[in-house]
Amino acid sequence: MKRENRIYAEEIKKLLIEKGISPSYQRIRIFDFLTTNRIHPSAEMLYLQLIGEMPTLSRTTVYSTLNLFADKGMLKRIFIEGTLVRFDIDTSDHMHFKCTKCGEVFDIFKSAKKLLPKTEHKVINEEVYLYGICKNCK
Amino acid sequence: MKRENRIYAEEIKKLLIEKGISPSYQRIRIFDFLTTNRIHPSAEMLYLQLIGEMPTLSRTTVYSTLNLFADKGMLKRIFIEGTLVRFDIDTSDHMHFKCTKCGEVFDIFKSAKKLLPKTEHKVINEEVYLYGICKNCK
DNA sequence: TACAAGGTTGTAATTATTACAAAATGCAAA
DNA sequence: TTTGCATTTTGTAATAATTACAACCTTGTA
Ligand SMILES: [Mn+2]
Ligand SMILES: [Mn+2]
Ligand SMILES: [Zn+2]
Ligand SMILES: [Zn+2]
Repeated sequence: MKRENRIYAEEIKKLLIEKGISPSYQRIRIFDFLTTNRIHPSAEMLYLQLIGEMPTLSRTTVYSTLNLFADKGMLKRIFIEGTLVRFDIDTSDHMHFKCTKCGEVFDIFKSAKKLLPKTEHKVINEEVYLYGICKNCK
Repeated sequence: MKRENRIYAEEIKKLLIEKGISPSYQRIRIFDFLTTNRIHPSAEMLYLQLIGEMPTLSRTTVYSTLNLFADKGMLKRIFIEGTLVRFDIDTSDHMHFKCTKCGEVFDIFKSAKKLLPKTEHKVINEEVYLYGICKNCK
């Protein structure tokens, strides 16, 4: 496990460098969390998870790292909560479902692009949010 | 115009009473604005529009009225801005398009319901947001 | 006229996020 | 090695949208 992690960290390091991002410890750990835990976390959720193992981590680092990744196209911002921003490591076209009972966010891997109608406007980006009761809660 | 307005106000009054809402002057004016100007305003946008003609209006009244209307099912909250809440007097199923150039929000009157896929979850509510360049800006 | 219920107002508090400057870190030249 | 510089991290302060709250107004009724 430890060895695996170290190898994995090397891969993340390579990937960050490719994107022109210097691979600091904090950035690697944040990226690692996002790939390992596909929970579409907010900055605060991520901070609370990591602070246990990284006692000096600051919220500012989490926010700035997430924004950096998003601006480099490595993350997607999703707004399924209404106001608060959550982040998705999977930048492919897909929809999201949020259970209003347990709060969990699920991926729905169907491209909305093909389903949605043509309009007189030029559509560049599409976001589809579904709400209801998840398979576990019903 | 003046006479029309007065008649119109009476209709709004009736409608509010039907919904169990006492038809105060502020509530009538806010409802009037929402039906007359279909711009999906935020609380702040609405406040700035009305404060000119209603100098004593407070933001708190705007927020609480919009929330009251929304909770009674007379308005829909829409989150096309990411961070800030906008309100839609049209509670029917339809999608929204936001122009990233001029900022205007357009309705797209196609029911998403029929287009979107079935899932293993029970979907109760659906929101579709499209972003791009509007017909006026391109 | 007096009272009670509900509505409005202004201010303070809260929440999520960004701005900013000081401290820490990493790296490369001397 | 040390020194110096650029970058990153950190903590705190500022901002923006929204909600909480208490005092003040209105309105309808006895
Ligand atoms: Mn996703
Ligand atoms: Mn609409
Ligand atoms: Zn659930
Ligand atoms: Zn436009």
